[in-house]
Amino acid sequence: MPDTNEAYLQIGEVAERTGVTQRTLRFYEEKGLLRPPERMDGGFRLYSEDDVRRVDHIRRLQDLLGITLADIKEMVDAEEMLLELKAQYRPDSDVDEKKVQLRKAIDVVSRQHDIVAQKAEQMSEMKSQLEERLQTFDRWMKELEQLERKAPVA
Amino acid sequence: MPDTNEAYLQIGEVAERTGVTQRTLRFYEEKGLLRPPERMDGGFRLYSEDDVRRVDHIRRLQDLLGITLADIKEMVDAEEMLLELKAQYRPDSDVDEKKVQLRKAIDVVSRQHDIVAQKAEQMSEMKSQLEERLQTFDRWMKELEQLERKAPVA
DNA sequence: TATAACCTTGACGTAGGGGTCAGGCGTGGC
DNA sequence: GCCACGCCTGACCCCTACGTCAAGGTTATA
Repeated sequence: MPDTNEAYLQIGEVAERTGVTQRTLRFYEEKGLLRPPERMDGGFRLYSEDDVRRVDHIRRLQDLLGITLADIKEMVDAEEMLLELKAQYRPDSDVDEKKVQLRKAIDVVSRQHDIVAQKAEQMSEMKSQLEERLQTFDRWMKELEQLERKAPVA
Repeated sequence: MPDTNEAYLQIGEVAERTGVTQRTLRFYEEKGLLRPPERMDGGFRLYSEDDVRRVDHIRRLQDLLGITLADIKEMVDAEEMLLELKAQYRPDSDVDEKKVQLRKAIDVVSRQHDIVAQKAEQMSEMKSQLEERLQTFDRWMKELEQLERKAPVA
């Protein structure tokens, strides 16, 4: 059993809180999207609050970007790397090594940013188009109502 | 053979221009996303420029919104309806009927708009987060370079 | 200590979105 | 009229992202 006082969660609770099924949680683990959680002596999985956040994050990416889990894995892996980097940041040995890692991190996040930026732009473009269209419809509707007032139903 | 002088395209050309495979074009037709095109006497499909635009549109929706083809079908069907409405607009018979259709169209487009607007917002939020992160990295990188200047490599 | 509620792995099933033949016609240039 | 090339349908295959049992072990409560 983990020694911490942090509240550990069983798979059912995580499923409920994140809105995914237990199957999905095991599936994400299998695919490497979630690091294998601690286990109780009997083998039950024990998740942390971090894991919950992670699942939420994965779902948001899936929903928003509509990309594959493989791509999402790349992203979350990169973010994992960043956390490690951050953790090792103070003991300032091996500056060159850290620069290399930081470069990698910047590259990854830059790519993410570009993808998101591009989609965001296209998305607002589409939004504008839809708004224009709605205005057109409103105009039409008003015209139809004018017509009706001038020539009421027989 | 269609009587028009509009340039008709065979499936291979459409595939090339839209960047999808012939199989995909037939698949979209099968699923009702593309109305069945004209045929030559021998059975070859003849697409119009409109069809090309339609395919591009479908792809954009797929890419951007990450929704199913069934959902996309709803959207493009709605848009088709609008075009018809537009075409019949002048011969102003049956105003009530048209109002009903227009209402439906407005509903559909409103829903589309809401979805897109929500995603657009979440997307720019994510974009900002990534930009913040990149700035943090830049700061870190600069700090590392400072460190190096103060204590050059042994 | 028994029982309900929860969890385990394993295996098979499925919907969506196509890819990839195979076997057979259509079409256009010489 | 022949040849190369393009297109036709049908059938089966594949990957992704899970869903759905089945058979059995674990945990908490009475």
